[in-house]
Amino acid sequence: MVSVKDIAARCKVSVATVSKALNGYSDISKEKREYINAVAKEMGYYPNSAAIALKTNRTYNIGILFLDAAHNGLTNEHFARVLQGVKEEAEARGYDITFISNHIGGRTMTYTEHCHYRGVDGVVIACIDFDAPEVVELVNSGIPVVTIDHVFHSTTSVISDNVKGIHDLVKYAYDMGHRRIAFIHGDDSSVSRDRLASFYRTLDELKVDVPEEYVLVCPYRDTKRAAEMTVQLLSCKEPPTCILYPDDFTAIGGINVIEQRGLKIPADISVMGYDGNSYARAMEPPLTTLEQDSDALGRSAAAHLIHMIEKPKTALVERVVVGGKVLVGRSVKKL
Amino acid sequence: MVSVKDIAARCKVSVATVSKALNGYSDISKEKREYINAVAKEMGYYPNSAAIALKTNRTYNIGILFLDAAHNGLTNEHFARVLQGVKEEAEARGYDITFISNHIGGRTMTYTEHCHYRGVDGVVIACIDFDAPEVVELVNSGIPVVTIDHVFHSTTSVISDNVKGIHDLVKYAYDMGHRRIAFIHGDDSSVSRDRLASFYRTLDELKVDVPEEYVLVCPYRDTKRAAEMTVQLLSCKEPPTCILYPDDFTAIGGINVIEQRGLKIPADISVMGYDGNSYARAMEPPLTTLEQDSDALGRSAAAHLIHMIEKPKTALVERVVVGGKVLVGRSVKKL
DNA sequence: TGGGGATGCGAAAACGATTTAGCAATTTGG
DNA sequence: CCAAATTGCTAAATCGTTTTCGCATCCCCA
Repeated sequence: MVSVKDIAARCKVSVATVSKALNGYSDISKEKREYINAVAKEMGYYPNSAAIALKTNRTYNIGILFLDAAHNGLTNEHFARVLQGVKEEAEARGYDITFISNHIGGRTMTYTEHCHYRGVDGVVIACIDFDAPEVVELVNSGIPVVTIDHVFHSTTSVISDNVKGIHDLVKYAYDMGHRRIAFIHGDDSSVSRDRLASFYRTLDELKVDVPEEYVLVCPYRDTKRAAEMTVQLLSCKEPPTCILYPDDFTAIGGINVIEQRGLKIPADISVMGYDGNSYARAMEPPLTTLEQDSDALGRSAAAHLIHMIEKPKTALVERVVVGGKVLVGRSVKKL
Repeated sequence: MVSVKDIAARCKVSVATVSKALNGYSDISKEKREYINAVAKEMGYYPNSAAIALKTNRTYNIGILFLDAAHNGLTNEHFARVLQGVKEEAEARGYDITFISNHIGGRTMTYTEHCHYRGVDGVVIACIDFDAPEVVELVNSGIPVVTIDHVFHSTTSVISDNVKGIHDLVKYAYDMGHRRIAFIHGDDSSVSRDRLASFYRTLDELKVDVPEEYVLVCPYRDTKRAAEMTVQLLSCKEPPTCILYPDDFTAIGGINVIEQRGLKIPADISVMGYDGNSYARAMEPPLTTLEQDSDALGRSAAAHLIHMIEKPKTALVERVVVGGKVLVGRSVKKL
């Protein structure tokens, strides 16, 4: 590998001069600067990131904290897109990304320790148990952090507009004539809480009554439980005309059991999902769902994080809200 | 951050001694070694990876080269699982992973340059155009490389057993009584070629004739094209009784158009997918498909790469084949 | 002509670790 | 009991950069 020393020798100047020329300092004459840069290019010079990191304490590397193995965050399309967004934005701004875990080799280390060890300039946290003490420790560690879909009071967060999302979805069903709308919501998290509250509030504003039996809970992506909940809804004295699922995937579970009972979607009952996954578009009938702008979520998180890193003085703690939109399929019937 | 220097000061020994104690060298007395390690732990010492990398030329970081943005490799469930496998195995062995791209910040750099810049110890290449000159350059760069699902003669590769996969799937259909089996295969790649050859060979062995019109091509994950191809198959003079799709996702496109025509799956026609994605299990009827052991693919790639890194002398160029298995759904009828 | 700014460049320290070579003290062996 | 071998430790160089400070040189103007 060619180093500044090699360039210095070839150009017959000092390494200091080379370094300054390469970094565009002003106390090097224009000619020398251009000459050195040309030679560097010709010699195929690339800086050694470890040396730079050691000297400057900046790695141009940002950590990404995603849910681990068992709960396979990566295979969830929404989060995969979020990650993709983070990656693209980071790369566009000159940063690489590295996964942060809580074990490396034999030893376990906390997320914070891992971040210090790798010297990441900042971390994006998503798709994880935000209440875990290790996560809290990281958030309070002084390392720049941006959280996705969870709000800590001390750090910038980028959140999908769950309130508006559910509102729009419910409003859509309402506008299609539905009054008996059920909501199977996801398990406990701030996202779920927002969605649930928005569900109640929207229907309240619309002066629509919500029987208690219309609101059920089901873990995300659990088609089996979703099927059970659907059965429960279908056997209500007054079954809903429209069911809203926690995500597109659970909707499949519901749809299956509905069709199994000889009911047609949307003729006999309407369903809606959440996320806007690719199979929601591909299935028949296409699922009406809320398309989250997952990519924007990731991009925005990366952009804000990098801003915090590069201009800490001007960075405020922000709540960035990213909107989604109703993706109209054919799973909701006009009443 | 606490450094070896701090520990040395506290223990009243030299930094060399601390370093050796920490790394378990034998020329430090047992007592001193233990004492130093205890102090290090108490002081919350973690090594500075940049310093180590600079000095030793080892980063304990492996690069991962995945398809870029537009073709969103990450949102493909199979590849997401592969990535997850790489990540887990790497972390278990003490390595972090970093994405490699061909642009960082404003400047573009080749994959090889990016790898040198970050100093990764090795690279896993997957889900990419293996014929691109930049990829070839990387493979020949001297950096340890393992490819997934593509064979270069000079490097170790881990491949999913596409030959056996298609064989098993076709054999399954055959055993279910099917003789008119169509195959819509993916677009050009070594994976597609293997699968196609295996399709022909298997039916040849089974003494089943394959009309030319039964073999069509469709890009992976393109439901629209899959639907068109399906229509084409249905309008054959002697339509197939079973259609094998390039992947689970395209199968959805086919299934839709089949049902749209009033045909029932599997009563009127049977279909099979490939991959074993989560929605293949969730849909109704569950799709019969070949479940690739995507996780094992990733783990194995990481394991072999790390072996090459740590014991280059003993590492041979290998072809590692990872098997899959037929995931029996209810989309194939017994004839 | 000479003092005071610019301007352009280089010497050297520093970042945090590893590693080589060597020195003292201790043990061993003849 | 002395030379040789072993043991336990340290000084110092080194990896590839950045950055501070100082030193010339040159220009300008009085």
